[in-house]
Amino acid sequence: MAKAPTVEDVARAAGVSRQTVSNVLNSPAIVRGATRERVERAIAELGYRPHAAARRLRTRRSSTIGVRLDPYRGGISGVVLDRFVHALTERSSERGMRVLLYAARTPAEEIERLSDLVDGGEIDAVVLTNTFYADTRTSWLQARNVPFVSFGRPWRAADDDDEPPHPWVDVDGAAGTRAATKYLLAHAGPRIALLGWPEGSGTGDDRARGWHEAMSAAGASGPRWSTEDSLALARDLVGAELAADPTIDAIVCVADSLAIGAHLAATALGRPELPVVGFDNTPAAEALGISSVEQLPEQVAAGVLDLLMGPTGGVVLRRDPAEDEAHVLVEPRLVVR
Amino acid sequence: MAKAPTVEDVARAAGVSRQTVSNVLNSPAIVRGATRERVERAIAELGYRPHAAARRLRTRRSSTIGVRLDPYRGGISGVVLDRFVHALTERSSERGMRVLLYAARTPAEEIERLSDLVDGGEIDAVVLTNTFYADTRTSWLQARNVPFVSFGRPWRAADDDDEPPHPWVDVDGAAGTRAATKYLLAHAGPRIALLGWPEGSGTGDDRARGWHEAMSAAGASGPRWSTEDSLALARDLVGAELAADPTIDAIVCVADSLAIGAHLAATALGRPELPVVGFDNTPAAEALGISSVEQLPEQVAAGVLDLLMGPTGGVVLRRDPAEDEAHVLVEPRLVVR
DNA sequence: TAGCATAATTTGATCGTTCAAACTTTGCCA
DNA sequence: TGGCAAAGTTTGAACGATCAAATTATGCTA
Repeated sequence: MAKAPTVEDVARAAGVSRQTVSNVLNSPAIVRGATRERVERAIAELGYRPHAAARRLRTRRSSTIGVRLDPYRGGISGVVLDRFVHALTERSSERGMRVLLYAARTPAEEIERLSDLVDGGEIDAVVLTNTFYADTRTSWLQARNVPFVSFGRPWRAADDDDEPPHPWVDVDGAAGTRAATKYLLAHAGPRIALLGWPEGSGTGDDRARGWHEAMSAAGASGPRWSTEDSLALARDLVGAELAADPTIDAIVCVADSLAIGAHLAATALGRPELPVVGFDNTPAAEALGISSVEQLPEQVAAGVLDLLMGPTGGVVLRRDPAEDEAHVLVEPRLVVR
Repeated sequence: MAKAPTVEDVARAAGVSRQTVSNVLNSPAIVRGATRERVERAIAELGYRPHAAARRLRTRRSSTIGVRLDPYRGGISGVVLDRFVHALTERSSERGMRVLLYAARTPAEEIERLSDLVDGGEIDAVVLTNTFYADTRTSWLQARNVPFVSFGRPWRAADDDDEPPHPWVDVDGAAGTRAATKYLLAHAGPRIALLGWPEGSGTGDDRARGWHEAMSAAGASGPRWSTEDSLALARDLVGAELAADPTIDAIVCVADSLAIGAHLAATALGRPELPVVGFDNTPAAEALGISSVEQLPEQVAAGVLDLLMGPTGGVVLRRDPAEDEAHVLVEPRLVVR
């Protein structure tokens, strides 16, 4: 296998200097048309590709985004994150970026990993998933001035000054359940129940709010049930409630796991056609023919890159971290089945 | 933010030369104990971390493994791959390796991506998933002498000389269904059906074989049904077959999607307790309380790294590609619910 | 066509590490 | 204690790209 050609080889072949070859690659606009074509021909003939490590060393940029792969927890909704990572990878490569994975079991271990990756110049930016209240990772990243965006809002009290803001992208959960509720009001009937998680989770409360708003706006009302995120618990709960109150016309759920439980309960009670809407549009819901709110991970990925790199650039931007409340809120889409 | 320290800084602080610092990091055995400790102290005090790009440039190794993220196809079984990628990331970092993702929609596009990554020195090795018959990617990688391992056997005719062998890791599907069948023979009864895919898929036939072997060995018999990989089709098929032949004691399925369909059909016929075993142990099966054969992606990941790097090394090995039939066959585990 | 501003191109230095070879110290034996 | 091999350490060069500054070519105006 012959040695890979370098800029030097291309330059010689095209009768120009190293730097001109570099310019053709990085700022073609400043090279004269005729010269550029000659260089491009030489590049193609030699099959030249820039050596990433050399470029990184000189520019001090790795053009790489670090993403933590969360430990597999089981459960149905992991798919959303996987689709997000996939979309991020695709869109990153369009922008000349790469996605590097890392694994960590605890926040402390994650910070250790990030130290290695950041100090070693392996990544220019980080995408955090599953952020939580008083997250040590966000403050660490801000202190180190590492560009990052989180997938998920910082759910914090309005009067909380301890947690400085940071850029984030999230899906508008309330909009999703609002759309689901409106659809059911129009097609199923006025008695629509909400099946949610116990109050206190930012995401769950947000999704519940969408149902509540849509119901109020329509002058309708329905019960609000809650349970932990478990198909079996949801099945039992909905079974009991439906048996006690057969007037329910439809159920909006804050997660597909709950929706599947609700659907099975309804089926067991002889009402397999009872409309149920879930959240996340997981393969399981799809396979069972249950409607669901789709998170559109592709748009989340696009939003993340916009925040990190601006609407068009190919380089990670370094902004003033102190006052960055930039964010993107993606409108989810109702998938009716 | 102060400039990151370099080997030079560490060397000065410890009163030794650059190279000695480098040796402490890369071959500590050849450095005298006292010197080593002094250098290690300096490293810790300065918080030094080697700059990955400089190292890569000099050593011409990226210590990075490329993994393609397959396009999201929907369907229930994607989880296995995701768990595999996660396990690979964890184990790689234990060996000083990183995992870089790339996306591609077609084999041709994938080869284009790989060209960039390999020629650019971004990856030292590749893990292929979803290999298929006459896969252009494997021959391309072999021609370029790029180390790689596939997750999944090359299912080829025994007399096929066109396809040179390559290292692979796979799960022993037959062993999985064999275990499931034996378990059901012992706990449910002798009439065990197999629900498989149409003949011709390597994976599906392999799994069906396990059932067949276990049944023959026990002198038992049962029908073999096939359908495409669809929950709804499986439900309809099993519903009809069970109604026609109520003597069935249990069903072994080659995928969780089919198992869920079978379970729902049984439930609808008033036999919710009919034992059904799936394959892949997906969250959906878990949530529904369906037994399943677990692929153990962690062991697959370990096998992949062993093949790429040997049982202990920290460097990707470059073997003779012409005669490499090395492989690892992982024994899956039956999860009873 | 001379003069000059601007565009286009080239040259030398540099990023941080490891390799290869030269050099110095250590420890052992006669 | 001198000699010498082995162990330990240092030095100069190189990996392949881009930056910054210097140089040369081009085109326009008077």
